[in-house]
Parts: sequence; structure tokens; C-alpha cells
Amino acid sequence: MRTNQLIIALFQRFCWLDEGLQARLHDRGWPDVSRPQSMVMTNIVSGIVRPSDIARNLGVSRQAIHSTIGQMVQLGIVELAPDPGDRRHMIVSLTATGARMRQDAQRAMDALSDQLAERLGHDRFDALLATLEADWGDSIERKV
Amino acid sequence: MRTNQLIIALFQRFCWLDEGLQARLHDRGWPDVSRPQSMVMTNIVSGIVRPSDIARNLGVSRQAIHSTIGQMVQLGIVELAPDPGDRRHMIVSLTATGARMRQDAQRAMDALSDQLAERLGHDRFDALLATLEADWGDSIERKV
DNA sequence: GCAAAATGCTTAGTATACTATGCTTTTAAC
DNA sequence: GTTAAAAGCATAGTATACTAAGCATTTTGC
Repeated sequence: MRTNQLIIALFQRFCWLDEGLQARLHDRGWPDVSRPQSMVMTNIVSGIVRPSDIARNLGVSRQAIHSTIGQMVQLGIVELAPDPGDRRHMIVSLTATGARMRQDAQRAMDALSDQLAERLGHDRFDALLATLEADWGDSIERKV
Repeated sequence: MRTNQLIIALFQRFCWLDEGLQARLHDRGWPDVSRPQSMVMTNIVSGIVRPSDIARNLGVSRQAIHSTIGQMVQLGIVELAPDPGDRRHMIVSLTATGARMRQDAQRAMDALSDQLAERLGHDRFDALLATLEADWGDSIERKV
């Protein structure tokens, strides 16, 4: 199975980071963040704040995003407000709690990155990030 | 969100490969392979051939693996036979069809790796694989 | 031999993440 | 104005991937 090394290694490394992140957030008292929730969070932070825009951006139905946002409202990390410009729309935004969670997530990610850079060496770490972010060519769109 | 680059990049690259692999297998007429199915397949190929051993190895219940193996039997890619040494056990093995599918998967993965190595340059590709397989330190066990 | 342990298998139940459908409200187009 | 389109929202349904509990069979330990 030598040929499968790359895909398996990528998956395992993603899991390594994901678990480290979740564990650190858990230590700080935050509940688990599901993948759809973190995708929605990323969209909000990057300025995509209307539920149907987020749905389009992620390639899923409005209902799916509606459900995910509902969970996040329940958790108190985001809130919905009517769009004053177009009252058909709602606008999703982070609450103070959500902003704190995001900050903690950033710190946790920074800590993990630092730890990894120490272990691998900063040159290899930088090269890894650069290669992962290089142009790998076309691929199919990924759902949430 | 600069701090999240690494985990997002890892996930996207995993998706890039996973989708490329699935698309190629689909072109050759194979049905989709779920993640649990591919994990079971990997176990079988690596010599873990008893359902309960596979369950332990993956950290999930025997019922979960039983169900996954049932799907794969239905698809005709694996078969169950009693263990002559211990008749409490069954032994899972690839059928001729399963072996053909595995071969096609290997070829598809090789093609993807070659394509990627061309694009990135062989040095960077080799460095990527080496870094991903280096010692990243402890992490939590990953379920299926 | 007989009880304990391990395995396989079945059934039932749970959680998650979706899609489909239908309804209401608001904007936009004519 | 009236109609069409878009967004939000709710309900129902589907698929997947698990766990829990229970039973039958086989091995093992005493």
C-alpha cells in the first residue's frame, strides 16, 4: 500500500491538528465544534454573513445552513439580525461569546503550530505550509 | 484568520486527493467507497483479517465493523469465511473483484501522485511526503 | 465437565448532516 | 398594482455511522 501513503498521511495529519485543537478548546470549557459549524464560522469571519450566501458558498442547501446556524445560536456564539438594507435577508454575526471562542481557537492553533514548528524545524514547517498552499491544479468543489 | 491556514490547507488537500481518487474510480465503474470501507480495506490488506481485531484496531465497536463488512460483502469486494483455527472467528478477505478494485485504486493514486509531483516539482513532493510522515509527536487516537 | 470469556450476529436506538417540500414575507420587474 | 423571484423558516424524510443490549456458539481455564 505504498501508493496510499500520501492520502493517509494527509488525513492523519489533519486529524492530529483537529484533535489537538478540539482538546485545547475543550480544556478552556468550550463545547465541541462540528465541521459544519466551523465552516460557517469561517464564512462569517471572512465577510459572508447572509445565510443563503453561506449556503451557496459551501454548496449545500439553505436548510442545511439554517440548521447549523440554529445550533450556533443555541450555543450563543452567533446571532441573527434582520438586514436593514433588504428585509428578506438576515445577517449572522458573532456574539461576544463567539468572538471569545474564536480568539481562543486562534491561540490554540498558534500554540499547535508553534509546537509543530519546534518539532519539525521552522524551515520544514514553512516549506510544508508553502507546499500545501501552492497551486495543486483543478479539483472538484468540496461540500461542507 | 492567518492562524487557521495550516489546518484548512491540510483539509483541502486531503479533499483534493480524495475527490480525485473517487472520480477516477468512478470513471472505471466502481461505486463510491466510504471512509469506513476504505479503513477496513486498509486493515485487510495490512493483514488484520478478523472483524473484532479490525474493530479494536480502529477503536470502534464490533457492530460498526460488522455493518461495514456487511456492506462490502453486498458489494462483492470482500468475503467472510470461518477461521479453521478458531471457529469463533471469521476471516475477511478480498474477492477477485475486491482485488481488482484495490489495484485500480492504486493505479489512480499513482496517477494523482505523479500529476502532483509534476506540478509541484519532485523535490517539493518528496519533501511534502517526508514531512507528513515525520514524527509530529503524540496525538489522540482517531476513530474511523 | 462446567463456568467464564470471546466472537459473531441481530435488533433497536441515537446523533448528525443533509435534501425535498411547502408556506410566508419582502423585494423587484413589468 | 400585480406577479415573479428570493430569502427565511418549519416539517418531514433519507442516509450514514455509530452504540447498547441480548443471544448463540466456540474456546479456554479450572
